Order: sequence, then structure tokens, then C-alpha cells
Amino acid sequence: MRPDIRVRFAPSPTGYLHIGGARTALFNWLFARHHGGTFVLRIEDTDLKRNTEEAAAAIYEGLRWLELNWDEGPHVGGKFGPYFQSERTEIYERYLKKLQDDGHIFEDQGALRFRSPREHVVVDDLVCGKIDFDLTNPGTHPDMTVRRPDGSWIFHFVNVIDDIEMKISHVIRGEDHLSNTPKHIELYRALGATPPRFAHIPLILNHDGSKMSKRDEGARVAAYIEQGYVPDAVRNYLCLLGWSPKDNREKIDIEEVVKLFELEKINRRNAAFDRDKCFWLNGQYIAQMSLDRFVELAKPFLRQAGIIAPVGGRDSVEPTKSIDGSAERRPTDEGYLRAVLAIVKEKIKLLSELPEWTSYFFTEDYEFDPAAAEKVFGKSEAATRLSALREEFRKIDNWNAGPIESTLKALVQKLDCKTGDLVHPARVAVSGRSVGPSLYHMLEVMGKERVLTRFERATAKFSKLPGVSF
RNA sequence: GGCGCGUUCGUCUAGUGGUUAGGACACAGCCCUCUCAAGGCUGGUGCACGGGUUCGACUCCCGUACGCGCUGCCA
Repeated sequence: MRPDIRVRFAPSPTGYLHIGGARTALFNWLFARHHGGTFVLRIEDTDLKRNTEEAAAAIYEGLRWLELNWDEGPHVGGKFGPYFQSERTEIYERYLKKLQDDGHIFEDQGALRFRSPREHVVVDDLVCGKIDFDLTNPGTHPDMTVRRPDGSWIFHFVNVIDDIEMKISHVIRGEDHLSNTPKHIELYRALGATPPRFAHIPLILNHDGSKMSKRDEGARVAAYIEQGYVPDAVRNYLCLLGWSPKDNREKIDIEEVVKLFELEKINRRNAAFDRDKCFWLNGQYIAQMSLDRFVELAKPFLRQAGIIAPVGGRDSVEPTKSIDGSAERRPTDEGYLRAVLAIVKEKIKLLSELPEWTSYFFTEDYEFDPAAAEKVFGKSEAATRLSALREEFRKIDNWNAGPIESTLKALVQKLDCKTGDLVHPARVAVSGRSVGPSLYHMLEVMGKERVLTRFERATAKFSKLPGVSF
């Protein structure tokens, strides 16, 4: 434990959490956890006093989703609060008074400015190394404003004061602040405070190298939540942007990263966000996670799609009307849901793909993809073969993938056709789609009765009007 | 413009004076196969450029180019 190590993530409540901000938060969190220090969340709402809580909600949501829990800050408190800058005015007044008394402040048309000592300032950065800034020229480095005429505060000033007050030991932030750092150090010195250690981490850019702005797709953490990314995967990917375990591992547990993480090992170059790799990593996480975890993550997406009941607590599958108007008989238990999810788990890369991959398991009113129907049932033998397959399936007593497969294969021999000649019609018949999970497992999960019913219906549907488009 | 940071396959990276420059994603081909994936195998593409230093530079130094950031009474 290193109680002296205190870091903070200090976002402005803009109404969303930027992916770059998320990584800054992540690196702060990793550093704190690595050393057993404290991770503080501070909301820098100097500018916008209204709707702060609302705008900050997206930040909380993003951080919680990534499981970057803060030790001090909004909701959890702490002995260095308040953690909203809008509530710290007296503190800033006090520091301003001190600077004024010491002659560091002068008025400029109503605004207050800090008079620079006009010296060289060396920033000894943990990531970038020692950098010498020449602040002697007022033309290139004007005295910074600390308070506007209307009394509102400027970021540089309150940021430094809060870091002093909150006893921040290491400032880990985006490289866009590197050039501001010498100014901040001047402030620390004028206040007689020891500056914290600084670590400026590289920025995240778009894939084409341009700066990622809030408008860019993928800039908001919320977008990943909506698209069905797994938090562990996104967090893992973010770890790899500017940091590396150096042993060629890509998928790496967060506990392991906490163990290995060091600021000195962070890259200095900006990194482009590679959506493909993040997507791939997400698939890896889904394929390798436990079924329990997958079910837990899948439920919100299934609820939203109306596939399972939108109630909290119980996720029973509600009967809906089938095509002929009678109430469907289908399993309403968790077991069926788990069985369905188990066979699509290794197939999907995003949780948002779940509805299209699972809806037909839960309703008789599933759509038939016209292209798939045309391709498979365009051949006149398809319906006949499906009918024959139904007859063979009808005889199966132990309805499991094994017997289902051997029965189908036996019929292939008998009819002297290819496996696909039976598999494809069967797949389209029960799902309406040409792609899906392993057929035999899918049929097993659906249950014999349901499969036979669907086969029958599809046979009728596709043998009636040969040649007519579906 | 000034100041600062950066520059290894398309992208993320390993590499710190002597390597056939390694891995991953993406891409192409093959295998597997009931579809789609997954998995396996194979392949191509890289040290921005120019000077130094050195027996020897991807590795060190200087310059150029390019990229990014800062240069606000934004954060």
C-alpha cells in the first residue's frame, strides 16, 4: 500500500465520456491499483454550472461500465471534497488571495492574470522525459488568465489548486496538456507547493491519423455499450494503446495488467484506434467467457429486442401468438435460454448481434430471408427431401445432436445426395436463415416437436408454388 | 508563425549497436466443414529521408520532411 500515491481523473462534464478520456482514466486507475494508491474522480465543471449532474452521468456510466471504480469523488465522497469544482469557490478565493497578497496577480480589463516569473521551466515527465520550456518571452507565452471578469475560474488555475488540495502525487493526463505544464508549475511555485510528478500519455487518433473528436464514430464510450461490446474487451484493448506487456500477449486479464503496469513503459507516440482489432478482441472475450457471464451480458440485449420479458428479476420467456393464432408451447425456463445462448456464444462478435441470432428460437413467427429461401428451396427436390427428413426425424426417440446427425447422414446415403442438400433446407426451415449455429445442436435445443412442426410448415410453404419467388 | 512531442508492416506493437527485424489485427490463398464463424497452415507488405558517430546502425547525434499538440477570458 502506498497511501501517498494519489491520482485523479478530472473530466469536464460534456455529456459523454470520450474514449481517450476513458483511457486516461484507465491509466490513472491502473497506476493507483498497481501501487495500492488512491484514484480520485473530480468533475471540472467551472464553465457549465447547469445540468452538471446530468452531464456527468455519462461519465459515471462509462467508468462504471469499464469497472474503473474511484475511491474518492462523486457518490463515494472522501475527505478532500467537494469533488465538483463548482462547489469549491471559497477554496479558489483563498488561493487567489494568497497570490494577490504575494503580488503575483494583476488585473487586465476586469480579468485577473497571473504574472509569469519569466524563467525557463523544466518539466521532468515520467513518459516524455526532461523537457526545457523557455517562458521568458511574454509575446509567445502571455501571462495566463486565472479568473474572468464575471468571476468564473480558468481551468489552469483551479486544476492546480485542486491537485494541491487533494494531495495529488502524480498527474497522468493526455499529451495535449504537456505544453500547459510549465505554466502549471509556475503556479505551484508561486503558491509554495511542490509540483506533482507528471506523466503525459499519447493521444488516441482516428484510424486515418486525424484527431478523434466527439463527432467521430467510436469516440463515445456509450457507442461501445450500445453496440454490444464487452467491457473487459474494450478495457483490454485500451490497455494496449500506448502500453504493452511486451510478451506478445493480446488478451490479458486486468489483474495481470495491474501487476505489470508502469508509467515508464508507456509509449510516447500517438496511437490510432483500430476498430477491427477491438472487434476481434471482443469476439475473443465472448468466445472465452463463461456461459454465466455471457447470459448476464446477453439479457439486456434480448430484453431490448423484446425476446425476453422486459422485467427485472425474472427473465421468463413469455408465450406469444404463433402464426395460426394459438398460444405457443415453448420452454419458459432459464434452461432453454441458456441452451440457446450456449450454441450462439462462439458465433457472435458483438452482443448486438444476439437478436438476429436468437429470435427464431422464441417465436413461430420468424421471417424467411427471401434470398436464403430462394437459393435453397428454388430446387424442387428441396421440399421433398425436407419432407423425407421429417419422416426420419419423427422416429428418433432420444432427441440429441448425435442421433439427429446420424439420422440425417443415413438419409443422405439413402437418397444419394450431399449432406448440404438436407442441412440447408432444414436450416432455412427452422430459422428462416442460411446462417446460424451448428444445425444438429440447434435442432436439439429447439426440441423435436417444434422442429417437426417447422419442417411441415416449410414443406407446405415451399412446395406449393414452385418457381414463384418467396 | 513560435514552442513542444513524435516517426518500426495499412493499424497496434516487440526491439535499446551486430536479429533471417518478432507478434497481433486486417488482407490473400489453402485445409477443415452443414452455413457463418472459430481453428490450423502458408504468404505479402515495415525501420520517413539526408548527413554524421562507429569496424558495424532500426537502435546514438544533427538536420529535413511529415504528423500531432499547445500557443484562449475551452477543458
